Amino acid sequence: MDRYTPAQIEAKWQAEWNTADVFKAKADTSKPKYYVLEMFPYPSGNLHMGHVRNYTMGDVIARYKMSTGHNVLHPMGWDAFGMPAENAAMASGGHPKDWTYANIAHMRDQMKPLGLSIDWSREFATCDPEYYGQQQALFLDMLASDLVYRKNAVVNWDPEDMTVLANEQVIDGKGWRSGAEVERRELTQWFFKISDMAGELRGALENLDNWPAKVRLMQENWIGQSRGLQFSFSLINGPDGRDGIEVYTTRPDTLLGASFVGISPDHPLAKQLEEDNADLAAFNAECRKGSTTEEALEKADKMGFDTGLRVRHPLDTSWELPVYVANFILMDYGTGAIFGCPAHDQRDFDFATKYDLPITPIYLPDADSAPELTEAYVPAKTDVVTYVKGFAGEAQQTGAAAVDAAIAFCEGEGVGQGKTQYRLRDWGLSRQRYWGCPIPVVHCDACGVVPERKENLPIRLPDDVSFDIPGNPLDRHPTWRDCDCPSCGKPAQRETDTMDTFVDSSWYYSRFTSPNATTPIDSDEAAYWMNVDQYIGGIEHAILHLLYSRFFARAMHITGHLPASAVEPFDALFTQGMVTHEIYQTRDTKGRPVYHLPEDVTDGKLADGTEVEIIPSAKMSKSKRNVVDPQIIVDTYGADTARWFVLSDSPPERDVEWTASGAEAAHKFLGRVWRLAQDIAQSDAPANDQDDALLRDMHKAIHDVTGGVESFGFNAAIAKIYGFVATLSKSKAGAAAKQEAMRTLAQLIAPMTPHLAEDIWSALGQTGLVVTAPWPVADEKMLVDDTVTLPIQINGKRRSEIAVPADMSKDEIEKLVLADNAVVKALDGGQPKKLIVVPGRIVNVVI
RNA sequence: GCCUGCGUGGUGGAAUGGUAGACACAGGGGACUUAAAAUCCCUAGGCAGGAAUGCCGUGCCGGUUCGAGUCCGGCCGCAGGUACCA
Repeated sequence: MDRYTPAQIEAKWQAEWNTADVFKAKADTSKPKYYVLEMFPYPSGNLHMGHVRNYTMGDVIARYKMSTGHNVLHPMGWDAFGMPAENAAMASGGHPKDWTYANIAHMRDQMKPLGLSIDWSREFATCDPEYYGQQQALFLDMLASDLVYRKNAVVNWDPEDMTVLANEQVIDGKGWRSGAEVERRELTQWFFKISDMAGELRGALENLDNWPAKVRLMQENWIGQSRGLQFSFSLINGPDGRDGIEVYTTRPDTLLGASFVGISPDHPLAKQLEEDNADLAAFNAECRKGSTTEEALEKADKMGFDTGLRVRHPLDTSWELPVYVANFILMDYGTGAIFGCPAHDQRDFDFATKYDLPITPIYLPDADSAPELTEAYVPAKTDVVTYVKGFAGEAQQTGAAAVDAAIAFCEGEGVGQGKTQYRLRDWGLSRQRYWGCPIPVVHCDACGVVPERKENLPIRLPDDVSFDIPGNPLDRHPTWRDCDCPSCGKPAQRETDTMDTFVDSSWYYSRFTSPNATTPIDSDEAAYWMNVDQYIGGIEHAILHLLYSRFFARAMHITGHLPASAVEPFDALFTQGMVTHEIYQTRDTKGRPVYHLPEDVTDGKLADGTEVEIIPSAKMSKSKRNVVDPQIIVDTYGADTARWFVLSDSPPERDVEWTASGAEAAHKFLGRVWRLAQDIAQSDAPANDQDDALLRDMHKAIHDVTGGVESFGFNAAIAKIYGFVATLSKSKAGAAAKQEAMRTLAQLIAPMTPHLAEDIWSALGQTGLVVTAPWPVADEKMLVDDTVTLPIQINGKRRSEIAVPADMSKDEIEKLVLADNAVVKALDGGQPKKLIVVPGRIVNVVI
């Protein structure tokens, strides 16, 4: 008999799809549109299994929607700017542009054999001048609409290489190349005003019904709304020009428990004081060591410096408090100054203990309990506590009620005012790097910061650059930087910072609707195709990329590029898991780990017989060598096997473990289906009494697989297909029924294994392509069973079961249950305490 | 540190609060074959038992419920994010 030969089948059907141009998307108002998008890849050089899984999931949705009468847009592009290209240039010469475009070419070649339903005519890379030129136009429009501004912000500074480092380039507080201790240094940088939209971005999460709840929650917490009091402590002995310190607190109810005021080392007052206080200058310098990450700041030892300044308590002006500079207070949040209440905040408690400051309890669990001062008492804000030093509201109230009362009281006394504050900070977009979108502004001695003229866009990156010394080559380029001021025409300098690559990925989804437009977006195309109906990508993008995209869509609406209906660009979101693999490890003579590629390991041994240590399920990474090259899998088993495997076994939102035996099994199964189709195509068995049972199973399969695909239960859909194939291959039904079942099966597997499906479809004599055939519809009448089996529990444990007609009444079921042998025996002549009958589900007899 | 998830057989996993372990892998047994490969069939959570069956069992501790893998509280472990990796 013939064999299943994916290499031939897949090439053949891909050619057919190309000829018919079935994946080309064109606006067509006669059909409902459906826009499927997977997060576009970074062109690292090689496609990996995570990509295969991500794009296969999107492909299943795209193909399914095509078959249900939708006009589908399913594009692909490249998130092509970023650090790795510069690192490659530094490591091995060459140019980031050449490295990037070569990687794109290679990855496109790896992707095409997968048979994805992508409209390749819309492909672009974010490093194409046609793309980033439009991004520069967007930037200028945002600048004109007051959505962009400049301010100082801290970066990781490597004092030896004299360059700015990314957070991942700081290892244990030291520069990755120089090993020098990193410092936080301030630079003037460009910012998007995302924090102005914090309330809007937070509130609108509520309507994103088709987003995972966890992603919405993560964004909600990230934006972080709080209600508090902003007020001022008056300075008793402040330096010239300073008579108070503005603080923000979310716990004004603890104001009478204040024991110190703390300011950030970057607070203007701290900077002013350090000018003539060498000890404070040294302290601040110590605080500025290390990286800028929140994690590093939070985990750093808590340090304070007594400035000697004193402030008056606003509710009791005879009460004085000391002012400390403390490294755990961030200048970016609130006012950069706080008051400490040690009794009810563990960090303040530790600080007060260390510097011997008073600890005054404000509230207690109940009136009688003596305060224990071994740690801060921090109940939930919703718990009722007893205030012993409150000043507003009831003696017994929740923290939340006391905060509201305290704000009202203080406002009445003229002490500060209530304020809603967000954790979200403005989005710093300046990067001191070459391989990114140039920020289209010019610095002129006479005119200041001047936007480029739109007719001069794109401001292209120069090609003649080198990466032999650290730093941004644009900064030291002999001519690129020099230009004429767009305003006055005198000699001026270009901005040499480029944009954060998150900018590139914050609007690409809308550019796909009109990838060749000479404006950022063609409004007719955007009006037709937006929003993305289904967005698919990794959970690692839950906050930054998705939040920035939501901001950008709003900014693009404000600047007239997107309709109001597109401010939430992603109607539905799905976050998929990673592809993992075992790690094979041996040790060298010094005991250091040595990693081995999966293809070099057989039965836990290397070719020379050395046993390897197996470390289970880790994310595939080059350094651990636990990678499986999709190309090898496609060459060995075919694309359909790779697609089938990454969809089976694990639920899509969870990680999937790649195993060689699993891939082998997927391939065997597809071969079995192919052979079964050949058999059935040639069968001429007459119709018989088995036909009805087979067709009932077929309709159940249609129902279950459809439900699985629609709910992203691809693994569940595949389990049903396994079951249906087993039924079909054992069935004694006639040829006509079997052929109908097989035809339906071809349609059900078409989204997952499209080449195999086409081959079976044509083997069964169908004309046309399965990819354009309408999705089968289950006949409801064929889904209903006449009898159901009810398990009988006795005291919650399964002890027996009965088969009853599906429509039997509760009363009749109860009678049958009480007559059941196991129940009679357990009752031993007595009466049940309770009898619970859940129709169609279960019976529980409580004795 | 903080935010968000996840934790079920030897393995990947299934299970609208309702029969825990579907489906698959690896394993064991068998058929076909001179033999092997390929293919097909059977078996399979643990413990006890010849079997029927019984007991235990979804990271750990406790709670709600007629009934908890699922809901609630506390802990442990792992993963993602933590604003310049993408």
